Amino acid sequence: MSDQLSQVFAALADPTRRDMVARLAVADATVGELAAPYDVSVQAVSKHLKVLEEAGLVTKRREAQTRPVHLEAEVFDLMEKWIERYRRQAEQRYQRLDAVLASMSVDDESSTDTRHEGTAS
Amino acid sequence: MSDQLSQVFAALADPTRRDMVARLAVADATVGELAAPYDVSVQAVSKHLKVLEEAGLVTKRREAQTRPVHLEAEVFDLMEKWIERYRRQAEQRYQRLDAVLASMSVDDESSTDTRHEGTAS
DNA sequence: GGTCTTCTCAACCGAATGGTTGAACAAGGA
DNA sequence: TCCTTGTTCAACCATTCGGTTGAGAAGACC
Repeated sequence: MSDQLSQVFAALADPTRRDMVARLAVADATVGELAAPYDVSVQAVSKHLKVLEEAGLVTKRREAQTRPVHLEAEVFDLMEKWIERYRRQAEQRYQRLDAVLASMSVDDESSTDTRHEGTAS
Repeated sequence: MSDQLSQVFAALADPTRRDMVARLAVADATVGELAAPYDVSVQAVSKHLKVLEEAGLVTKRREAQTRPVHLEAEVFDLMEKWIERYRRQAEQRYQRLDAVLASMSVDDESSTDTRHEGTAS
């Protein structure tokens, strides 16, 4: 997989990990604190954190025996940029389509070579 | 998994699927057209499309023997809402922290009970 | 030095994922 | 009707994933 965007999306595809991110948005928390609400082992939570960490979504620092986890919100930008780019493209398509429909009575049928936009849902 | 947000994130965690979404943002395309650029079987692409479809990211209509695929960009909102919510929370945390730091000379050390914000990376 | 706490590593397990091939189905063209 | 094209379904395979348990590593506390 390797590329960061894939890792970030994959990391957030798990509800437990999303919940951890949600809680980390409020405040940093240690691995133990993060694990508390879930009824899985601390090791499982540690694995989840590793996934989040490798995706660049969180960092850990060390503080005595504990490892407080910190949310790195900048990574969100990566996703938002990707999403916005294609959302915008899709929206422009609609606007173009609207313009075309407005400027002609729908009667022409094919041979425009761009095809399948005409009946798009 | 079942919840849509998880399905959407999981669907976009795959580079091939993201690429298909990118292409569908430009124009609808049939399964065969979508499969062409990749050196995997058409069946594999069909599976990818099923994942995107179950996540609500695309729909297929039927047109003769072909199944033109259409991007449903509204689903992006779901992700963006989630991302924005927690990004905003995280940002507010920084602002709060900045305010606190501004209003006092950093000398106090603990006992504030909110902990681990002080040394956060 | 022992011991308790916090966390990670390693090995294992079952289920899901991404790929394959082969067969079927559906619709247009000979 | 038969054939070809476009797509999906079914079975299989290797890898990854999310979970487990057990054993260690690293600090604090006695």
